[in-house]
Amino acid sequence: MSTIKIRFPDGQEKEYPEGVTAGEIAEGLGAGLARAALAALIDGEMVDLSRPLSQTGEIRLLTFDDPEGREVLRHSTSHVMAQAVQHLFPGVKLAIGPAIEDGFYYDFDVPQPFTPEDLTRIEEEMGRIIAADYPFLREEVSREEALRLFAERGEKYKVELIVDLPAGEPISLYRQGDFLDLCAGPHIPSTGKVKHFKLLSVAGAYWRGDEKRPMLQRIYGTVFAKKSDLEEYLRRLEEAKRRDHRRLGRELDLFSLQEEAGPGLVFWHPKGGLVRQLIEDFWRAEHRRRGYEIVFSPHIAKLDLWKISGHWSWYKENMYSPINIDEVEYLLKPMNCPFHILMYKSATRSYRDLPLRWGELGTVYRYERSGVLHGLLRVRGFTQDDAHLFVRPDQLKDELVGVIDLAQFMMESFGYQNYELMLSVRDPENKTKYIGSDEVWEMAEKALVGALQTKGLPYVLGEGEAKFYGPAIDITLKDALGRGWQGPTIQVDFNLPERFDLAYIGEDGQPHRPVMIHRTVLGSMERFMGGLIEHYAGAFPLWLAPVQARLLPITERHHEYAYSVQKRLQEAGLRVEVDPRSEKVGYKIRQAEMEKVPYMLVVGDKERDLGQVAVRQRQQGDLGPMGVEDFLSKARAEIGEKR
RNA sequence: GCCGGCGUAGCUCAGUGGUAGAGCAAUGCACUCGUAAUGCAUAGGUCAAGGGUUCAAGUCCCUUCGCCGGCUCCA
Repeated sequence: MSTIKIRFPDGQEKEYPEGVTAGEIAEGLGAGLARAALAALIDGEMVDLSRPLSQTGEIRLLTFDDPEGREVLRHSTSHVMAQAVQHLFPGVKLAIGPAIEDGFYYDFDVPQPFTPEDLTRIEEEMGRIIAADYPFLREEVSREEALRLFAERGEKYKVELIVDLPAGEPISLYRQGDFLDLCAGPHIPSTGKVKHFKLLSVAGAYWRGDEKRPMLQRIYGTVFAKKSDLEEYLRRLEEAKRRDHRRLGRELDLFSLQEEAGPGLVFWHPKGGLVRQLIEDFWRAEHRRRGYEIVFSPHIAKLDLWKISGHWSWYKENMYSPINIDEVEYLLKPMNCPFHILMYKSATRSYRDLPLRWGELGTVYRYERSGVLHGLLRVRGFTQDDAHLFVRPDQLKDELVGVIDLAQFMMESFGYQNYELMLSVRDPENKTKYIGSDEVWEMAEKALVGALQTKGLPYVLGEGEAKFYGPAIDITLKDALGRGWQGPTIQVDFNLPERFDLAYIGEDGQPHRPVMIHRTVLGSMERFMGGLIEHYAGAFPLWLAPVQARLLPITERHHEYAYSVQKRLQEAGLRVEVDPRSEKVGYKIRQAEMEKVPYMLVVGDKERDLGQVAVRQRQQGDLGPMGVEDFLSKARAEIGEKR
């Protein structure tokens, strides 16, 4: 029998008889690894551990610690779930069951939707399947064979999937026990490898995400290699629930949505309004510092304007019905760009005038389907921190660098240290669905790439992610729990300058077409605040806290002193309250802690006599007594650093 | 919009066809208190809205509205 050489990630090479499986190799390396191994990467291809190796190559054994290994376990668990569902609901039709971030799902066509009690039963049945430790068996079949197998089982979704598989693609099936599924694999060796799983929720989902097709029942679940990891994950879900901005918004009295007014319309209460103002003030100051000019534009405009801009044809389903004013139809604005363009056109622009950077906190209204509304994150009226830059082609790259720099500065000011960038470009397969010549797209993409390189920022390429009018950079923020939030977006636009026939007079005395950059760094005040509330769990840093300090007099005889300290701190610019109620200090502290007031200043006889305050920091506890002026400098330093 | 769940006091929630409840919050009174809840009392409800079944509906049925979890889309 001939031998083959297998190289390991550490560079070591070992000889094995031809036909050895990845699983056998793992066993040879140690029982621990053999137990942890879920699949293998052979020369970059993911395969089952049972796959025999026929030639020399490179191997990497995948465990739950590898992203690929996690994917395999999640995917296999979805098969186990599907098997359980098949046992409990005979006649169920299978759709698809992929691994997703943090878990997996499987879509089923069942006459009756699943109930939460069903999930428990399914989990129990999964437990039996796992205990039976069925091996996952792979087989490859012809297209005809696959079609026959699934057609006779009535699996119409699988049949549709097989029909759509590209010709020449091998068709593989996986079996475990009495369960058979169409699947590319790979899978874990046997169902017994599924250890710590939980089914989380059930929801409707359209077959292939298409609302014209049947509504299926989707069950979401998650699985981990270690019990502690599953528990940690479930804890994180609880923590996310605790931080939910809708809950904190009510508890901290920041904002509300009112049924009487209509869904998706936000009411900013005084405290939330204050935080928003602080953010906006900071935003305006920073923009002015960077050469932006702040503008204002109306909320409605003639329908004709939206026809010229193209919104009436390609954005109509998100716009509200026209309002008739003196026999002329007007539309509520869903975007600010046409207005800034009209302002641009109000004068002849010289190449010397460019770049123009016009920013606006512009409130727009968009129709969103009722089922998608969500707290502050998805609403029908919102204020974008919008800006449009009108630039010469030769200025494009530098301006993009400037925008990225501003975006970075703003994100970091709000405590977002981690973010991911995506360069959204055309779909190379289908260039016809985009406006503008190849030349101009290439110029814009080059400018975007150049800007990213100048900033030294890593990014992923999103092919086909561009809007039809130009490429873009989209930034995803990572919050304190590691969750992603839509952050700044920077779009290059060739379309609108064209449609509105924008021009500037060049050095040559001839008109030239400017390029537009649309950009937002916060997104919208609503969505940004929603994210920020969750990021900080409602405990805003001192510079953003609606109430920065609360004075807690111990008895009525300390009220006079408390008010005098309040006056001093207010004069210094701090937002300070006094809690004069005849309650015990413990009660007042509890209340201030729950309201997430950053500093509690306890004042009694000692403090009054020494001109001090006893400082308690939110979530930290008692910091001891301090002179009033000392506290003030401490607070000022903290505000200055935005921490 | 679609599928499913939910809607009882400001909030969190009990209430299994027979007189609408609790805790917290609010208000009043007493207490004058030293780092996460002082005690007592009072008030607070067209049980989301509308219709139906029934001797009787918070409870069963229908419709509408809203919210929640998803699908799709996006700031």
